[in-house]
Amino acid sequence: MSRSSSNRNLIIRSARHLFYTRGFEHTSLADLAQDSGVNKGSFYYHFPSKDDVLRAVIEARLLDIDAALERWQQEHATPRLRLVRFVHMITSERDALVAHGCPTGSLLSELGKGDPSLHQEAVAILERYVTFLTRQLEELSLPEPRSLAMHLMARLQGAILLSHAYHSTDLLDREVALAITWLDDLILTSNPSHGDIS
Amino acid sequence: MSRSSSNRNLIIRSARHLFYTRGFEHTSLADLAQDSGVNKGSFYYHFPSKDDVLRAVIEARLLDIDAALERWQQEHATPRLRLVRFVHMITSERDALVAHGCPTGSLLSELGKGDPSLHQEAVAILERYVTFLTRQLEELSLPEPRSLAMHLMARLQGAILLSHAYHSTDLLDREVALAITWLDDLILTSNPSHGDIS
DNA sequence: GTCTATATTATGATAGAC
DNA sequence: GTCTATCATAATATAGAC
Repeated sequence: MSRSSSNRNLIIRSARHLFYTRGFEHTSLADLAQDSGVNKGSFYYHFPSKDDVLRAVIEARLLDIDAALERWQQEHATPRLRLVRFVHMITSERDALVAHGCPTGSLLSELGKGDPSLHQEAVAILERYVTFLTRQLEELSLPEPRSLAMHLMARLQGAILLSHAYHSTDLLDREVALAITWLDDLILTSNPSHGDIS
Repeated sequence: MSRSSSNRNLIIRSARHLFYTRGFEHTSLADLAQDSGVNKGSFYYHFPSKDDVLRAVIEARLLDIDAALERWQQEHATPRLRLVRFVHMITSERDALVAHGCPTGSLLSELGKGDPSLHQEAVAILERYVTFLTRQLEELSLPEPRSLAMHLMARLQGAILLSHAYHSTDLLDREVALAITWLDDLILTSNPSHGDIS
C-alpha cells in the first residue's frame, strides 16, 4: 500500500471516529488533521472537499456492514438467529450508543437538515440493514416483511435515541429485550414450525 | 406590550421555525434577522448569545407543551383517551414530521454532540411528555408505567426518524396505528374494565 | 431600544515550493 | 504526495451613534 493510500485511510479512520462522536459539522479539518496526524495541506490531495470525506466514510461503513451481514448470513443457521444477532449488535455496542447515539441515526438526523445528496447516502446505510431484515422476515413467510423490518428498525432507533438522551443503559437493555420478545411472538404465533429450530 | 418585547418575540418566533426546519447550527443570526425583520444589531440587546436564543425557544416550547397537556387532561375523560390524543398529535403534524423530523428528536440529536447544558434543556422537553404518559399509564394501574411511557416514546421517535429518512407518510401512519393497537392490547389484557369506558 | 459599522475568529479551501 | 503559507468567507459578537 502506497504512502498516499495510507494517509488517505488515516484520514477516513479519524473521520469515522470524529464524525460519530462530535458530529460532522462540529468536526473541522483542523481536528481531522490533528487526530489523524496528516497535514492539513495534504488534505485536498486526497479529497476534493470535506463533504467528500463524509462520502468516503459512508462508503467505508457500507463495506463493513455488507461484510458483517454476509458473515451473519453464513454463521447463523436460521432467519430467527440472524435477526437476534442483529438486535444483539446493539447490546454489544451499548456504551458507545448511550454516549453518542446511533452512528446511522445521528448522521440521518444531521444530514436531514442539510445537503439532500449527502442525506441520500446516509439513507443507503439504513437501507442495507432494512434489506437484510426484510429478507430474514421473508424467509419466515411473515406477511409484509418490509413493514415489519421498518418497525423493528424504528423501535431500535427510538430506543437508542432515548437511551442517549437519558444516558441510560438500562433503558436500552430493556428495549432490546422487548424487541427480542416481539420477534419471538411474531415468529411463534405466525408459524410455529420455526420456533424450535433456533 | 413594549416594542422591545415585541421584537424579542419576533426573534423567538423565527427561531422556533428556523431552528426546526434548518437546524440550530445551520441557522445564522443573519438568517434570523432576515426572517424576523429584526436588525442584526438589535440582537444582542435581547439575548446575550445565540445559545440563549435557543434557550428561549426551548422555554417557549415548554410553555406550549404544558398548556397542551393540561388541555388534554381536561378535555379527555379517560387516561386511554389522553394517550390516544397524544399519539394522534403525530398524525396531525405528519407533513412537518416527514419533512423535517421531530422538533424534539432533532434537537436532542443535534445537541447530543454539543453543549451538555443545552442538551439537558432539550431533555426537559422530552421529559414533559414522558411524565404525562407515565401519569396516564399509572392511572390505568399498569405495571412499570414509566418504562411503558419510554417504550411508547421510543417507538414514536423511531417511527418519525425513519419516516423522515424515507420521506414516507405511509410508514408514519402505519406505526401510529400499531402504537394505538399496542396501547389497546396493553390496557385490555391488563385491566379489562378500562376497555369499555373509552 | 434600534441601527450602522466593525472587530474577531474559525474554517473550508488554494497556491506553489519541494 | 507532502508541507508552509495564505486566501476568502461567513459567523458570532461588540462599539457606539442616534
